[in-house]
Amino acid sequence: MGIVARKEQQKKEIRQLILDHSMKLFVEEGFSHVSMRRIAERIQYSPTTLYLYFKDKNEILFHCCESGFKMMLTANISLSLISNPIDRLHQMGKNYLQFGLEYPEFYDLMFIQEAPMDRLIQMGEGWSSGDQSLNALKIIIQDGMDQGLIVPAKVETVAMAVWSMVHGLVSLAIRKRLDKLVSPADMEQTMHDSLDWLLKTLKKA
Amino acid sequence: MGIVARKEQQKKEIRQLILDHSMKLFVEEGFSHVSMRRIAERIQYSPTTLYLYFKDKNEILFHCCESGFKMMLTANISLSLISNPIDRLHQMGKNYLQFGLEYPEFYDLMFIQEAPMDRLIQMGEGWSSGDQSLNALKIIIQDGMDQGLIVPAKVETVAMAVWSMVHGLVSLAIRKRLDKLVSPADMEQTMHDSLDWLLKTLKKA
DNA sequence: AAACTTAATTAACGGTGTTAAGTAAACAAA
DNA sequence: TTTGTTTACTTAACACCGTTAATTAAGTTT
Repeated sequence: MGIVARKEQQKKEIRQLILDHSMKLFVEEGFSHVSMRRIAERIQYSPTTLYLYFKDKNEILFHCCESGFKMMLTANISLSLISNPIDRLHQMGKNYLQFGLEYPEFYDLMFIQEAPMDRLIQMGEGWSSGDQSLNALKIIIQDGMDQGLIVPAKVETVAMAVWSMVHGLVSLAIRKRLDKLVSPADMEQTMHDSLDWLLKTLKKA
Repeated sequence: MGIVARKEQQKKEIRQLILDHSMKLFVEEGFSHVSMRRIAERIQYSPTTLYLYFKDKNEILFHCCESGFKMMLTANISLSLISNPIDRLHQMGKNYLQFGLEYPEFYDLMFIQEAPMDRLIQMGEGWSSGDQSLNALKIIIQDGMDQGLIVPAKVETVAMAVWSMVHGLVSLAIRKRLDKLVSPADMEQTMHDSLDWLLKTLKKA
C-alpha cells in the first residue's frame, strides 16, 4: 500500500507541475500563446502526456482559473478589517480593479473566456471559489441595507449591478474599448473615479 | 473607362458577398465556427480567394463589427423622440441590453473579442460608428446634468460608469457568469432590474 | 496572333487540440 | 528467474486553423 500511495503522490506532483507551468505561461507570454504543445515543451514532456493527467485543455484552464480565484480571495482577506459596509464594498471594488489590471491574463480566464465555464458546466456543480466571492458581495450589500447605509432594494439586483460595473470597467479596459473615451494615461484614474462615483450614488441620502 | 468601372463594381459586390455570408455564419453557427475556410465554402470560392479582397481575417471581422454598430444605431433612432434625458438614457440602456441578448455573436465581436480592435489600432484612426454611440451617451448625460436631473459630475466618469454597467451585464450574461447569481429564467428580468436601479440612483434627489 | 494583366486556383507551411497505436520500463505471478 | 501484465510515456496521425507562394486559366491589349 505504501507504493501505491507514493505513486498517487507522484501523479499529483506532475499534475501540479503542469498547472504551475501553464500559469507561468499565462503571465509571461499571454493567454493566447498557451497551447498544449507549449506547456508540454516547458515541462519537457510530450504533448500527449498532458492528456494522461487532464481530460482536455479546458480542464487545465479551469484549474488555472481556480488558482486565479484563490489569488483574488487572498487579496481580499484584509477586507475583514473594515467594518463599515460601504467602505468595505469600496475597497472590494478597488481590489477588483487592481486585480484585473495587474493580472489581465488571469482575469480573462476567470471572467471573459468561455472555455473554463464549458468545463464547469460539464461538471455540473461546484465552483466554490467563484461562489465564495459572490456571496461575500451579497453579504456586504445586505449588511449595508440592514444598517440603513444603502438604499434598500433586492440584494441580487444591486449585487449584479455593482459586479457588472466593475467587471465592465476591467473587461472594457482589457479589450481596449476605453481608449476612445479616455487617454491611456488617464484610464486607470477614470476607472477608479467611476467606482467612486458609484459608491457615492449608492449611499443613502 | 466603362469597363474598369464595372470591374470595380464587381469587386465591391464580391467583397459584400463575403461579408454577408460571414455575418450569416455568425448568427447561424456562432462566432467560434467562423473560419476563412468555412466562409469560402459558403460562397463557393477557394479559401485563398478571400485574401484577394481582404488583407486578413481581422479585416473581415472588423467590417462585420462595423455592420453590428450600424444595426445598433438604427435600433437607437427612435431615441430622438424621447426628450427627457433620463428617460432617453434609460431607453438607450434597454436597447443596449436587448441588442446584446438578441445578437450575442455580434456583441461578442463588437465589445469582447480583441481581433477587430487589433485591426482598428493598425489603421490608426476612424471607427466612426463606435465613436458615434459613445458621443450620444455623453451628450445625453451632459443634457441631464444641465437640466439638473442628474447629480453633477465629470461627464467621462459617469459615461464610463453607465456604459461599464450595461456592458458588464451583457458580457457576464453572454459568458455564462451570471448563472450562479440568478436562475436562467430570471436573468433577463434581473438585468433590466439592475439597469432600472442604476437609473433610479442616478437621478438627482 | 502574341504579349500582358487579372482572377482564381492548388499546394504547401507551420500551427492547433486530440486520439490511436506502439514502446520500454516496472511490477507480479509462475 | 522467467513469464505475463500493468504503467508511463512517446511517436504517428487526423482534422482542423490562418496564411503565403507558385500556378493555371481567362480576358484584354497591342
